[in-house]
Amino acid sequence: MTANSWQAVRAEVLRRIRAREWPPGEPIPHEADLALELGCARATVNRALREVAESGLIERRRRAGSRVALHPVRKATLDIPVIRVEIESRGEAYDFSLITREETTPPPSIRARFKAPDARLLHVTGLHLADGQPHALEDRWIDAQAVPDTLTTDFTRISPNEWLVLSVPFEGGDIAFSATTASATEAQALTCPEGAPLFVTDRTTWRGERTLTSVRLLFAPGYRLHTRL
Amino acid sequence: MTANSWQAVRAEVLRRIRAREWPPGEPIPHEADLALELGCARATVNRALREVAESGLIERRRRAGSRVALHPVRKATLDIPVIRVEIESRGEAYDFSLITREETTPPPSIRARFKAPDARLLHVTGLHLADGQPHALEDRWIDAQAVPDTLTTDFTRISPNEWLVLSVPFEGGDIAFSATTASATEAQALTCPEGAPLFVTDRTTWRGERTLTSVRLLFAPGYRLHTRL
DNA sequence: CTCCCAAATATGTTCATACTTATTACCATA
DNA sequence: TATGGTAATAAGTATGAACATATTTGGGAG
Repeated sequence: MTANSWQAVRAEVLRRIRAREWPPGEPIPHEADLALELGCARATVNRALREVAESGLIERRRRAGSRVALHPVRKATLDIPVIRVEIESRGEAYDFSLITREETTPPPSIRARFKAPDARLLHVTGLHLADGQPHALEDRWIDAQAVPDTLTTDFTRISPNEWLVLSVPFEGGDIAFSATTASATEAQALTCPEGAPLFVTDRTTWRGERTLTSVRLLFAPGYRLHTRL
Repeated sequence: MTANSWQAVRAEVLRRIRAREWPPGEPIPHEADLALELGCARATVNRALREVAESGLIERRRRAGSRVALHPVRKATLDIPVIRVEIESRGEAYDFSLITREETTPPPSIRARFKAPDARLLHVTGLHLADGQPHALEDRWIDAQAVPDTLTTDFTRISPNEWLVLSVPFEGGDIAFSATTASATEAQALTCPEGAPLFVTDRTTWRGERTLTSVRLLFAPGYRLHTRL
């Protein structure tokens, strides 16, 4: 970060944007000009501007040049760790308790997430505990044909959450966050009042054309997902 | 993306990780060796590995080399647009309705977020509408000393959300997502039943040592925050 | 045997240069 | 006046070489 590091260039660019020396919507100087002005190589300016663009503050297009974003869409990065790691990193004891495990016909809403109509689905539910307290209720469906060893794995020893992350390479996924209220059975599992507000994450991961697994996590009341920008 | 682009190198690295040619926890070849093997410059390998590391799949340390992450902490990127833009990009008509606006003494929980004890805080609440339907209830506090023109801006013409993004440069912020249930007044504003589950985002943004604004957004039932990984 | 310092080393960064590619602007043609 | 092709341009990428920096390793001093 001494004189002409890319971080220094980025800092200077951010300063000019914040100071309105480069107002929103206006084009900024070309990479080559900036390199000349700041006394560094164009590659260094490129690296810096690329980072700024990734944060959403400037927009870049070939030939057209770079301009300060008019409506900056801020990008926040969420860390999505394995639940056991998340709990243990807070210094709490982790435990998992399997509730149900059955190979069964899924409701249409679940079925729709698995494009393969022949998929044999395993349904697993369980509770993640932190220091003995309920932390999250996991409700998961796994495509047993797409995921080897699904039917022979003992989920009382390892949570499906962790087992899948360790043993099944995936290519991508969708995540959605929402809110719901605890049903009677959910309230009992999470030891909270019926109707309590619960934070929900729904995640579906796939490899190639095949959906591997789809999971709903209900977090105990008070859970907050936190990040910075 | 032809032969030896950094994207091609990244694809090959991802393939080897997924195929378990490079198992979790194991070190991977050095940049120089990979460059030689794949027939490209070390800088190209560096670029590719840096991207893979940013996604959380490998861990890199100087002198120690790179290794496949044992517990990959997946990184998901959230887009946080101005609410008006979010709604209009879905093709819906946006409107904002100011509910209250007063300079008043904040409760201690809010006060704690503004480090400056002398801060004069403006409290603004309003409703964001999509196609006439309630979308989100905004409850915001603004430090009038840190943010110029706070007291003279007409928030019936522009929402504080958008005004702040456009006119106040900030350096960073905290965001937390959680769930709550609608109180009586919240239910009335959002035209939903009392006790309905609401998705909440709490955001505090700052510049230097000064907290600029702190906002709580209550989204109408059914709202989902969506991303991919 | 333990502790600390120095050498070795892998990643991190900068640079000049050259080439690639998307996009715009301009001009000629219909 | 439209339209389509083409040249100009700015970002994107690749490369080899050099230097910077964080860690580890190993050896020497105590």
